[in-house]
Amino acid sequence: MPVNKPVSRILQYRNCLLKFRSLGFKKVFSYNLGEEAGVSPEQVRKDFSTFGIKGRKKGGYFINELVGTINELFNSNQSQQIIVVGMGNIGQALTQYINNDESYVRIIAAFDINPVKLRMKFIIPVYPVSELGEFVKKEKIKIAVLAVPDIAAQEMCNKLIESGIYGILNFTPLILKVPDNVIVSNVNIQNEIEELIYLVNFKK
Amino acid sequence: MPVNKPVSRILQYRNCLLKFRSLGFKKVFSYNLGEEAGVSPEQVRKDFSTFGIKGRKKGGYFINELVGTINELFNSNQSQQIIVVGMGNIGQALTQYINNDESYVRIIAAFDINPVKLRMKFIIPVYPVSELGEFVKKEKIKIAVLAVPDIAAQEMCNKLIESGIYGILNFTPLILKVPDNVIVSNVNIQNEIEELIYLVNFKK
DNA sequence: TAGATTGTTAATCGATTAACAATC
DNA sequence: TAGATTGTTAATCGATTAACAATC
Repeated sequence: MPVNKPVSRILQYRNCLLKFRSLGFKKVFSYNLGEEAGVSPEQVRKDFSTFGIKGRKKGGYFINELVGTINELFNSNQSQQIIVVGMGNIGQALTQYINNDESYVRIIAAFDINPVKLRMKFIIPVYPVSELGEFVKKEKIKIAVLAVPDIAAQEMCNKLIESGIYGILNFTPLILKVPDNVIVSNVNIQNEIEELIYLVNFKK
Repeated sequence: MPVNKPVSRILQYRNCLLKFRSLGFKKVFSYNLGEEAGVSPEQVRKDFSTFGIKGRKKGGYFINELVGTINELFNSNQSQQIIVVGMGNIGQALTQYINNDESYVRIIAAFDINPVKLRMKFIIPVYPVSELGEFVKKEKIKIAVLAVPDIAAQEMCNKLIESGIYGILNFTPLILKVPDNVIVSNVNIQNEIEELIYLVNFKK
């Protein structure tokens, strides 16, 4: 559920550019990127225009240059540190998943209310929720992954915001109530599957 | 990335209704649902209208009735069987996650090209990809979760479609090329996080 | 130069919101 | 009845697409 379409498409373009580069290409045209990203060439150019990205008339875009520009735009050169709250099934899986690949994003700590989790061994340290505020302030964390049980979602969300978090990747099925300056991105896999089932069975 | 907004909102409304019901409520008004789902009351009524769902003027909607209607609409009373392709980190995690809760959806089998995976013990049987077509036909599977390495994504996607799959929940970062009658829903957690980081750091 | 591609403005399309009649 | 809420039609808004001048 992309919060901002041009932003999410720019990230998609970067994925495509990396793929093109790995295939040995040096430059691309808007229709190459459009094809690969599943959008029209006009959309690609429009998005670039939105972000002030320039190509060369007739010459397309140099892949290296373009990737660099996007990385600068997203500050992707310096690694980004985030945390996860809730070390159940999803919390654990996401931590592995995100910290496993060669991305700029790192989950550097987890928080849980369950004392059992604190004693367990994970690939990142797990702290009690009571230490959340202090940690977020000290490490200047801005983004958190929320993977707690439904019943605790809104309460933990409030605690995150109190602690200084401004962006939440919400894996609970609830729509969180947050102030305007906080951004929430919802990932609801259950609903995605049910939607697919519906569309496949009942629509064209 | 919801493929169809009214559909995904209807599913969100159902989540909200279940929450209301668990709190002891018997009926709701469009503004209750809107508040809980994070949309306007007009949006709620419009969506209901799209799906032919009727309330009672001045009387709102009975929760039990409404949940029943939505379940019928989505065929959610009979359990839905799907498969997962790729039993790496995400594949395993998703399988646990989806099969763990009290949902209507079940992942009934996994497929992998890695012979090591075939010998491992999971909560569902794991078969070689060579048996995909036969299995899909025999069990009349329509939906698959794609969780293979990037490099294998498009190829495995093609194989799924050949085998008779019409809906794909795509966890790879690639945009898959599929015919018009196949529906793909993309879940790109990496991009979601980067988008959050961008929006938090650079926008309002 | 001719042809191809960019970047941007204008037109179109679709989705959301506002308005309001129906009615309980 | 008066007030509140639904259901739908019309108006608005925003996003996508089309068109095209600039230019390499």
